[in-house]
Amino acid sequence: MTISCPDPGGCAPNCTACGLRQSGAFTTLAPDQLAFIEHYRSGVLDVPAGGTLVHEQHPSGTLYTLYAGWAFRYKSLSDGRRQILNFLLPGDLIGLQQEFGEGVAMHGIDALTDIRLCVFPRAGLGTLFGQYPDLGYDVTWLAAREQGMLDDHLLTVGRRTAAERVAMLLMHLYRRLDRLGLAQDGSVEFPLTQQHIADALGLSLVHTNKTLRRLQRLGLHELRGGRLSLPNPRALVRLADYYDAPLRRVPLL
Amino acid sequence: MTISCPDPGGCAPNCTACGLRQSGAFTTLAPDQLAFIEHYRSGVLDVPAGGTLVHEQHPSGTLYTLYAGWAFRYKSLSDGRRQILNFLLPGDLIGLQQEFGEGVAMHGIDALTDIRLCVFPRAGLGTLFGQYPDLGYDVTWLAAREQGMLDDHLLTVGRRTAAERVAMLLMHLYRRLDRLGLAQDGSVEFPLTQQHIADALGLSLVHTNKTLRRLQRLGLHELRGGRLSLPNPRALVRLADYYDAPLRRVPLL
DNA sequence: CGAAGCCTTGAGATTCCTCAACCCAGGTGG
DNA sequence: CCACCTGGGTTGAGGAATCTCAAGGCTTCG
Repeated sequence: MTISCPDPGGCAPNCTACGLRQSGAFTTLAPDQLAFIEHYRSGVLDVPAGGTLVHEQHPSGTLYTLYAGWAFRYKSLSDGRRQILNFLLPGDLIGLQQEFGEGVAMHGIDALTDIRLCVFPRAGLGTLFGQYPDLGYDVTWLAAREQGMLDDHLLTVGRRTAAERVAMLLMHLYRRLDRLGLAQDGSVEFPLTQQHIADALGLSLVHTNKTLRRLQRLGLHELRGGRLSLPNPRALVRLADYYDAPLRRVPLL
Repeated sequence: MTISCPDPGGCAPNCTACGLRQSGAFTTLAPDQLAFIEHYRSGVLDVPAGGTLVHEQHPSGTLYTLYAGWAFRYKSLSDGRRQILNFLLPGDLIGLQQEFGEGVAMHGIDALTDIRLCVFPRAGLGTLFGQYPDLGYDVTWLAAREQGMLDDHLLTVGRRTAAERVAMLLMHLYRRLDRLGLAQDGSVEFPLTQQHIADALGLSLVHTNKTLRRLQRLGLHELRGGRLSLPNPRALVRLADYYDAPLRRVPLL
């Protein structure tokens, strides 16, 4: 992990010029709010693919906004069984997921690709709530939104069959990526291994593989060269009994 | 559902005298904060056991604090499969669980026992964040805490065996109730039917029954007359690989 | 007394898991 | 250049966990 900014284009000196913020997926902020956020941000952090951002059971007193790349949040049992809780994509706020202020993280966060994050010290959060209540509200809104995604995921893992779970996950990720403008020619980058998919869906690796192949043979998805495309999204939606509110602009810290 | 206050003792005229708040499970607030909350509260709502507080897919523009009784949050698939997302106990803040402000609830909430709630119109939330940033922070903290519980639950449903899931749920609920001072002589009220347990744990009713009986025969729990006792909590904790931070005082709106 | 809701149990079917191979591509060191 | 290793992905076979179907019991309530 390094705190640096090798790529000036990807790590603008001010949040006004933030590449993410201009993507159209996020709400716009008043200039003074932007200025505050820029001042609040204490730095930029890079974590290489496969690296760990937050260790399970270790102290973590920091908030991050994921600027680029994929990560995932997980919990494990002591015998090694692992459950992926959710996937983190650009724009996601990281660090609201537990009784914060405690210091002990109840989950781990690993980078799936090389990632870059904006770092916000937890100590400044009080100031944020005090001076910029609208931003405080946004933070709460983001927490509630993430909870909504967890709700969906819980329904998936608890009540959907293996095929439905896979369909759900593929649709869900595709939609989020598309919303961020990360879809090109009907396909998106897809850095997950089948083990990740299995751990996210509460399935074994082998069964995940077989389910994936089956859906592929049915023409419901194509997964090649680290890219995913969904030739028949309608069928996937039907299979998964997928329902989701239309995606909307979202606050960005 | 009625908006009334038949029981003056249970529904104090001011929040200072709130029975819940005095239980020792909650953080204390400054007098002006209390006064604001009391003013913000628009009324009291009773829902009988089995009633629905929030309909899946219906608009809901209200926040509640559960004052007394049990409720649960759930989502369903169109063929009727249901997943219980979490159980709501006195002190829990209700209504942060989705992209709020949207109006459409993505989950349902049913009362498990007769319940009483304090009602807070969503419109006042901006004022709360603006004038009492500490309360805004508390709201966010509560959202994060609930998310932590969802994380645990997801691990349970995704990666634990049936017996481990049951052990986990019983321990979890017992601890929360005990923290609220609702345990008497080593037992707590337990209004769940086996169908609720099954729907919470992602199991079938039949398998839930068999698992429950097995654990009972092993002396891990007793469930009679609507009360639950755990004669051997250690064994339950070991079985479930249960780990949880010690329960602490929690904000109360 | 009948009906409804919940709990219980058995039997057989199904899904999903574990174990065990094997393949393929990419990287590394001799 | 090649032998080897590693990290994925793929497949088959057998076993375990869980599900569905079916039936019956108990209690409560009208």
